[in-house]
Amino acid sequence: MTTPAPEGYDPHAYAPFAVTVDLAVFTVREARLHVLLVERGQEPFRGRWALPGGFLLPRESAGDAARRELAEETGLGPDTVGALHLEQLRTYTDPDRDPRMRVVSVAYAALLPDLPEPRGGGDAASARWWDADAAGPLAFDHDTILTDARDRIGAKLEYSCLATAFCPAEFTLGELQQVYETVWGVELDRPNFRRKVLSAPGFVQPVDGPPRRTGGRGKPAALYRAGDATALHPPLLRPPRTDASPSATEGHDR
Amino acid sequence: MTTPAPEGYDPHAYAPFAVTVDLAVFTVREARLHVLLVERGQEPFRGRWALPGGFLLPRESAGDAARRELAEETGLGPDTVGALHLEQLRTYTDPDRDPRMRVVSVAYAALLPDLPEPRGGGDAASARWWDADAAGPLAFDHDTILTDARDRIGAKLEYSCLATAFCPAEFTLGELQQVYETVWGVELDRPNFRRKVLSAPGFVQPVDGPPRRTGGRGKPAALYRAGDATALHPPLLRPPRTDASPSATEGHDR
DNA sequence: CTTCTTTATGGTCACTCTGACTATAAAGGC
DNA sequence: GCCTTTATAGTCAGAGTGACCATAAAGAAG
Repeated sequence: MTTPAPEGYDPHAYAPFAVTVDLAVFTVREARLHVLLVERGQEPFRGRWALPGGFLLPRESAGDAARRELAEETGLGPDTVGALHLEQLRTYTDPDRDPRMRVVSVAYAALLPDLPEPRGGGDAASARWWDADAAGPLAFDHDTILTDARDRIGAKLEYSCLATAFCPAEFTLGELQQVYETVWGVELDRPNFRRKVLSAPGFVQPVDGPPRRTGGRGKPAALYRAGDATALHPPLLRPPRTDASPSATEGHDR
Repeated sequence: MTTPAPEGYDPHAYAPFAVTVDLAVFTVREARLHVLLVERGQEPFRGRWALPGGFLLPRESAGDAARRELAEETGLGPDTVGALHLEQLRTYTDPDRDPRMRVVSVAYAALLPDLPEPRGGGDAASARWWDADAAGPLAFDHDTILTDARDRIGAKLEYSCLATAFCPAEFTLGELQQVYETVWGVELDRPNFRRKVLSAPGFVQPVDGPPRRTGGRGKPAALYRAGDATALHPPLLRPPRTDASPSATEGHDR
């Protein structure tokens, strides 16, 4: 803002940048973290998989662009997309990250419950859920973005109520625990997890009515829905690494 | 990345964006949080104060641009600027945030020890430290950026070793505590603070040699320097709000 | 129908961490 | 010398946590 722009502020003089959004859309399916990817139909990286995303429209904020792209890729209605949690991760600005031209990309993360296969119109023709561990190598610097997104999501589960975004409207504590175990890649003690979740004010609220059977086996579990809290007090801390546990990367980023 | 760009990838067709960096540079001076601001010498917002920043050069990453601008505004040497911690906050993309043209801005936060008044060359002619509570209203959306930056810094002090970035190379635990108290706007119990800092591995390491007097009064304090850890285990949690405590805004953002 | 397995739920107990507090040491001001 | 100020050491009760054990309620197997 300090560098003087030229008289008349010709955008083309100081604006040789394209701006895109890239989306890391996650879900938990069959106890595995999955991410939504699209297959590129053109160069560069033709045939490689990439995070969904696209260019900002001239009078559109990055958040709006992210919601628009998400609706296009998933086929979800505007109401659904408008309500869900979109988190801006960070912005990637390496001059060589796109071989065509100078592109800076604002990355977002989104969390969805397990949905049927995405079959929206438009760009979503080649969209697919991938096991997050089996994804890659991706186009552009999307491997980096994906790793950063996983780190951030894992960290956010500790001190926010974000985990419920992976669950349907009504869920059992077992399903919620599965989210934590899948994202963190650890096993948690069930009674302790239960105690902490129920003692955190506003995290979940019980649903009255008869319990539901999850898969048929075992005692039916009580149903809960997401509470109105957004932060988690006290936080649900990840167990410290035991060295031999599998993980994507190191590095705290909350 | 999905939206097809036109043949030849003409940047001017899909790239009507200017990209800037804005810096929230903080220091703790006389028990108050201070932020580095520059006075605008031209429209829009002529005469208003703003966060330092500027346009990205054609082959420059946002991080490099932030370091370049920081060096220009503070007059610090490239070695100093290259070593210090620059944290990307988030990117601001509201279409109307700059009345001249479409500008997206990548915001960074930087933490400095208390330095003499900035008197660098170039743009820094009008740079000044401001009490962060007394700053504003600022140009553009910089009030928002400043608030977001303060929130993020406050949150990061909890689980990272970032606080030492506010201190000179050698510091006393009292000075470190002052950083926490100033950023959080609370008073902390001295023995408890001491116990936690010393029990966190790698946070600080003692300096051998004679103790230093801080201001002359009281018993001389032992000197420490920053340890090699980057994350703080266990975290140093902020005391819960007592309602009547002063604060900029709500909202967790770690 | 009985038994086994599976999942949900309730509870105990020792250990750690925390906040609040008291006490002592070492400097300067008067 | 005495007071004030700051640093440092230690105590103690309560909260939170991890590692358990126990019981309830379902389906599966015999």
